[in-house]
Amino acid sequence: MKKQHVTIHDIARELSVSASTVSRALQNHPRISESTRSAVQKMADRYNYQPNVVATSLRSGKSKTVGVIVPRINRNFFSSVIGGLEESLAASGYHLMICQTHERYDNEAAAIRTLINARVDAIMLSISMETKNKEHIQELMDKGIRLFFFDRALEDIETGSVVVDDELGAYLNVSHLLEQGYRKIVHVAGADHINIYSARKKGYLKAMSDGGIDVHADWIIQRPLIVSGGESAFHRGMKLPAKPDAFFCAGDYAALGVLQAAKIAGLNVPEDLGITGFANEPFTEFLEPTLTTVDQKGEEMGKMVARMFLDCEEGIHGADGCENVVLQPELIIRNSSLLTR
Amino acid sequence: MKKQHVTIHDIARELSVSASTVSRALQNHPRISESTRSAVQKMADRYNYQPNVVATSLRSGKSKTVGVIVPRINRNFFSSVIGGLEESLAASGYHLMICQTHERYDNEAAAIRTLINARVDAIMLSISMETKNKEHIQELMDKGIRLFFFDRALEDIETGSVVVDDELGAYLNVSHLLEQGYRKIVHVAGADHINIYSARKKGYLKAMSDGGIDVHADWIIQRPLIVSGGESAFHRGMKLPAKPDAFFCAGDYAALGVLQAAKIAGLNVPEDLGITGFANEPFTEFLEPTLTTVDQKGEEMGKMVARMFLDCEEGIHGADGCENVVLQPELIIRNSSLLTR
DNA sequence: TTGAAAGCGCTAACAG
DNA sequence: CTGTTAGCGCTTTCAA
Repeated sequence: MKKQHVTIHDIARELSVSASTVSRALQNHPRISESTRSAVQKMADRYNYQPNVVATSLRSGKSKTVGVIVPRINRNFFSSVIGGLEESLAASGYHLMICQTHERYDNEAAAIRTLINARVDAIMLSISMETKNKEHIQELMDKGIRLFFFDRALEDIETGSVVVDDELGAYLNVSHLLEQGYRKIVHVAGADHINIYSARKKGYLKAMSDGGIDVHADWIIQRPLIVSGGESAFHRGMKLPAKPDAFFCAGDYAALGVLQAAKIAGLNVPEDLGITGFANEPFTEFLEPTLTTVDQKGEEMGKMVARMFLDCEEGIHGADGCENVVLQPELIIRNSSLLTR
Repeated sequence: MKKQHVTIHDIARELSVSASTVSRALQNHPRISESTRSAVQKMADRYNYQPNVVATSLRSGKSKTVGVIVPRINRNFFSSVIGGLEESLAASGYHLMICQTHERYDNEAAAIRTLINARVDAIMLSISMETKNKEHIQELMDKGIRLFFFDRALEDIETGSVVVDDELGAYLNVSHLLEQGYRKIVHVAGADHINIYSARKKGYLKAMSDGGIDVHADWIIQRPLIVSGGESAFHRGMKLPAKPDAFFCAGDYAALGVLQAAKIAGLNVPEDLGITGFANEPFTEFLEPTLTTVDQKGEEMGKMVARMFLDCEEGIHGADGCENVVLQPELIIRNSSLLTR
């Protein structure tokens, strides 16, 4: 009972014309008579003809599909980016093929392989924590598949990217703490080889230096940016000779860990201890106190990458797909760092 | 400088054999000599041959791709489901093509169209709020493309589905409130035509009835399940002749709205007012007090749908792709409803 | 303005 | 065991 897919040949046969005529009519080719054009159109509608994009892809070598590789889909920031990407690309008839790396290099390499095989027109990549080299990316370049980085990029690869200015975000964040009167500000840092975390550290150092504060090496505590990492960092920090009066965490979950540990230790936030995070995870606005953090503009980032790709796909002048866009992050000031009201 | 994609013909030419021999060698066809097999394999490795899946799809009529349609990617529950789906399907060599409806029927119909054109092997669908009819689905059935519902399903469509037992979840939730001594429990309900919301209401009614409590019609307050909906429901509820002592909300955001409004009104939660939600959004465990809610097993759901599809794809006995799996939800008891400790 | 034919890369039936 | 051939559905010369 299942009607098979209708092809241009079915329509051609029905109208006693050739398949090429149908093809031309359907794409409004200039050299086709209006009468046949409308006849074909009518028949196509009647049979509810849907072109087989697989065939079109094979013929044209373009799949109208874009591959997206993220550490995890189920992370607010990444799903926001994907949401933005999808919205923009769908409007131009592109599809999304999605892979997760779970922060593993092997998965990332496999995903790239997979997406090459699927003949995607471009790959949007946010590299995994484990990724340190770029061998797996070389092949993309060789095959002429466009690559765009978002959020987490590898250095010295000449390709398009959209990131937020993590250094600025951290700078604004820490400057705000200084403005509030905090002085001994500890930084809970992420892994150094990831560009975003080293940038956040840089922003922290710059703000402190601009504020005339000497940062001891042990004020920077590197931990996994999860709740337990934050807790651990809190306890480590509280053992320092000069007790910190604030924690700037490179991630919101770590900030949450610090907050919880601080409460258990009987400290009042923000009076006894200021705490700020980074990422603007949805939960941060519901904490008590609400958490000061930095918004990374996920959806905007997705839309921007999409735009970049579409621009060079459509041959917009000047678009070579190698721009490096830096979005302005937004400091969201909330109660966890607000002394002066 | 870009190396083109290597095809079996390139390898065939290099080895002076035919393309079909290469094809057979590569898929370990039984009737092929070991010597040519290994020679082909070696050459394929050397050239880093990657089969063109587009060509394979065209030939076989199967794309090894599954379409996923959700209201929004950027919603914790849905991205969890997608995460689970991706993990299971990737392991079997399937890809995911993702569309969002933003809760609009038109977008849903367009997405289905798109995915049919892309010749996906199946579609996993969680219907939009607006969707009330099933015309757009009919075509899928006609074309023999498998359809699976997850979480939000349309009634009387004979196809596979995985949902959580929303009625049970609500029943457990409300029974727990009753056990804690709450009696006048108001239900903040969602739109009635969505199966999950009507099921939650049913569970509420059943629990109340089993608890020997008469539910007044005005104890059920239908609102959009967002923060402002919860606030509005709180104020409405508090104006009832018999003041409620608890709110069971069909969604966590609505519960958050109730919680915030209750705090502003000077009520203590859970002492003066019990509050429970539904969905186990990540923020619920960080609220003060932490929110009692129901976990919907998103990732598990994704894996289950994937399994269902893979089973009938692989022709596992008894798998016809029309099972209706109902997962057990899990009541997460937290402080917003816990009087007896 | 239209048709015939070739080919995108792969596989499978058929024939040696 | 291997080669030849045809065809998946579409587009695009080339020729009429």
